[in-house]
Amino acid sequence: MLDKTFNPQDVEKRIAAQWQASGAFACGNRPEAEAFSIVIPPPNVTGRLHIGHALNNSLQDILARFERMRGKDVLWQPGTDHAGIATQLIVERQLAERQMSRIGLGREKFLEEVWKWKAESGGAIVEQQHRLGASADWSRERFTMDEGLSRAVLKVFVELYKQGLIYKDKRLVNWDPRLQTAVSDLEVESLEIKGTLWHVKYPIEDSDRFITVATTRPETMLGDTAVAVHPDDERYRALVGKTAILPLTGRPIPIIADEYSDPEKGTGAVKITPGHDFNDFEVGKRHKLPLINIINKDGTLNNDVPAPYRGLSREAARKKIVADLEAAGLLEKSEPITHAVPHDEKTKTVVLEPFLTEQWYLNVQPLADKAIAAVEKGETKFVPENWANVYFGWLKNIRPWCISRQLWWGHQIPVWYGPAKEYRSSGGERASIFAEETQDAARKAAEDYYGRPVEFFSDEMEYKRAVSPYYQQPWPADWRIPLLREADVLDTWFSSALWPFSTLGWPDKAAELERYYPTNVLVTGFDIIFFWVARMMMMGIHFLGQVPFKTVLIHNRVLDEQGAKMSKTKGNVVDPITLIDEFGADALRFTLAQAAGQSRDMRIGPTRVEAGRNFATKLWNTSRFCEMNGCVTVPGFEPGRVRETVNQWIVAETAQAVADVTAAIEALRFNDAANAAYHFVYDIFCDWYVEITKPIFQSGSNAAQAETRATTAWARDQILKLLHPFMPFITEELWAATATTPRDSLLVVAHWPSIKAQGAEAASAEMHWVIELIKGVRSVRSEMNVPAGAKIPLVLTGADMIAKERMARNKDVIMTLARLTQADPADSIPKGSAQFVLGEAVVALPLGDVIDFAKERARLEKELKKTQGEIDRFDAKLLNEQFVAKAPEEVLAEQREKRTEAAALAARLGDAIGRLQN
RNA sequence: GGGCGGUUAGCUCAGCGGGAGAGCACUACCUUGACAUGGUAGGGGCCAUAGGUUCGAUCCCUAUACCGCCCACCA
Repeated sequence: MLDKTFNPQDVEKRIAAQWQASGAFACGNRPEAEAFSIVIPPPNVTGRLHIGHALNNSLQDILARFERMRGKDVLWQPGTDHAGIATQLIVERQLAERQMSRIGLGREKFLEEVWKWKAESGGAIVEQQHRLGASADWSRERFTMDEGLSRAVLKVFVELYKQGLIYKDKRLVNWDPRLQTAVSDLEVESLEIKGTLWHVKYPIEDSDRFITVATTRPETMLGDTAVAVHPDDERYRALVGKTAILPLTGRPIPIIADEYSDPEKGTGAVKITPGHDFNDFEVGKRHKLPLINIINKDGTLNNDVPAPYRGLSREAARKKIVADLEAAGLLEKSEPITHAVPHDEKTKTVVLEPFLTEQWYLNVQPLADKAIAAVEKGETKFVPENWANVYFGWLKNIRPWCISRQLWWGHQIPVWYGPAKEYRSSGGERASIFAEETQDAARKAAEDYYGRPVEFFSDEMEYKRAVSPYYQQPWPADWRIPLLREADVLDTWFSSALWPFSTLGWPDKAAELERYYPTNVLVTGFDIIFFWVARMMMMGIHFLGQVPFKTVLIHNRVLDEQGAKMSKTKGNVVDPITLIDEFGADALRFTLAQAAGQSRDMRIGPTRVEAGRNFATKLWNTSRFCEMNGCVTVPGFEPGRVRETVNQWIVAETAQAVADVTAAIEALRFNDAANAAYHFVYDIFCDWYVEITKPIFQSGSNAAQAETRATTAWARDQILKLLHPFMPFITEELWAATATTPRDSLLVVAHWPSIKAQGAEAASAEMHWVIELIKGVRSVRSEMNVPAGAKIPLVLTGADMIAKERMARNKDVIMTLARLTQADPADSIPKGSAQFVLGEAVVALPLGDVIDFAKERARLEKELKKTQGEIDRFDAKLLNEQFVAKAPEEVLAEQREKRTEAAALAARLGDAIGRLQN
């Protein structure tokens, strides 16, 4: 006997263990079946599951379970990402708490610490995915820094390098002065900041005049190498070609004409700081201006600025410079301004600095072209389609991708540097580059190149010591050429971009690659279309010659119940595990699926999940009802052969529900699928079928009871199957608990239903009639304030044979559900009856003294008025010549039919009101 | 500045050319032998505004307003 309520906590763990033990999630055990594959967007290995993950994983799991039940060989590939910056940051913070530092430890020891942290916390998010019920093939779990995946990364890097697509370049990058690493354009977030616009007067050489520039960053003026004005700007025309004296430094800088200068902005004259501004960098290139770098890697001012400012932070320098300018009388004015300032996208606190460094770049242009073409040709489809525009928009304006990071945690770039082969050449100590997948390969390449043995160095200082004595000199005969390993690591997204094939065994010729690539669906959020989706497309096409996935499903973004973006700082993060603890994983999953509509966002919070929990309870209890009435699955039951009308009807309804849910999941419309299942279970099975079968179980014939028991059990089984992708735990539990003999298999590998129901039209019509009758009686009872416990008589008048037969056949049901003392046909309507119209017939409820005539008249008149309004509307249409002439035939016929029905209803209502007066 | 979404019941959202829907909330009644994490019956909407297309517009088009997001933008 089932417990009175479902206790998720007790059940979930046990069921999860059963699934694991059964091996049901493993791919490859259906070699003859069609393959279906999904790769999970790998979460940060040391992170925690948030509600967005829960949605993302739930949708993937629905697909995986659905296709598995449909007999496919499903691979849902799980794994985690090393998340370079985020993880390194956490470990550095932990070290700081122990009064230690990354630099103090050194690279090797520090990485040991990170691996330790990964081991400690790395299981958590996977454990949370298990809590959710994710049916991924956990035996194939991967990590972006696994041996195999790392090999893929190295191979991709080396190939792209040898193809000339990866190169080193010295240009401005977005620099994070706290982490002291470059970040890519995508990792920059512009935030509106209240600042000040200072107008600074630059004296003009050999004159007593000034040119005034406006700036929000006065500290960068120490790196100015020009002042630019627009060539057409009359105000400044005379000054072009003259020289300004940069205040505080006394350095002369030219006044140049460049169209970059916008006469509308600021004063129309703009200071040019090529070393610290992207636009100025371009201006500097055009005018061959010198470039002065004035800051250190940590953001403090360097020794190329006047002594008083050296070592100051950017903020302190700004203050001091403003004060000094003011003291010198060179500050014309200052005004408050709100302007966009680049911040690092992760913490949103650190102001990024355009900074001149040498970095590794990937020229993605040729890859992007192919990625664009693939979507244009439909090889990959976005769902909803409009997200393709976002994808195109970015790829069509793509810029080289800065792939190097000055971090330690990540894939160290497989490049070794050596000294110039011609020692007299002035190439410095890192003149030769060997990009190879392994150190051995690098050794070989270098030894071939130099014709000498080499020696590896990982520390730059040691390397320099080894190499520096031999600049500009012949190398000693026994000298081993020092090779220095590139210290930088790759952007985390570089390895993520390979995920769809690196997890399948590439670069080896793996059978999995053959079978599961391209994957079927990528399920992800729109926030990583650029970061991840586009890059996977590029890498997949480039290295495999095929797109990595056929469909990209972009799902909603999850907001809190107030519609606010969730963030740790706001403290409005909804923890999915808390929701699972409170309401159960099934409740959360079902709620997420129901909310996964076509809009861009969804709002999720406890109240919605509570509704999901209530649905689980309903499912549990209706199963309990089945159990209490001895409804046990009958082997070989044939739904097409049931004889009882109500059973024929529920078979047809079940078939409809199966068709609806199936079509919706296929179309990736999860909300439609969940709602179709919900509607069938709640509004059809529980509300009507179960209620209608109660009288049968009490007083039906043996044959009817037996058939109804079998049909009920069958329908319940179909429900469990239909709901299993959404609510796997409770359905699996019920699947076992409702069986008296062991099931053939776990529900997770049961066959998805496919039902052919034909010839049930008559049964369906009859049941709809019965339901309408019962609803009609209930409605009248309620409006007439008939006590819920009181039983009343019913007579059916004006009914045709069909209606009379319907009532006779379903008398028990009608009397029970409508709480009647009798339900019989009659020739006339008894006095003192409340009435309502049902099809051709009038249903009368002789309430005698109970009836409130005024109330009954009001009720009928309201109904009549409503009907009359409808008739008027139909008439307006049908009398409109244009409508009659132009509307399609079927619409016309439909409107006429509806008008006739309404008129008939009105006539009967009129009669009923007339009789009331007697 | 460029682009993309949204505006439908108190709230959250479906619907997207032929009579306005769901869940939650609300009201009334009901401890009826599956279920109060429940049942029954209800109330509640000029489908943002203004034009247009159409026999017919919540739905298509064009503007407007408001809300939100993305990209570009540090004078």
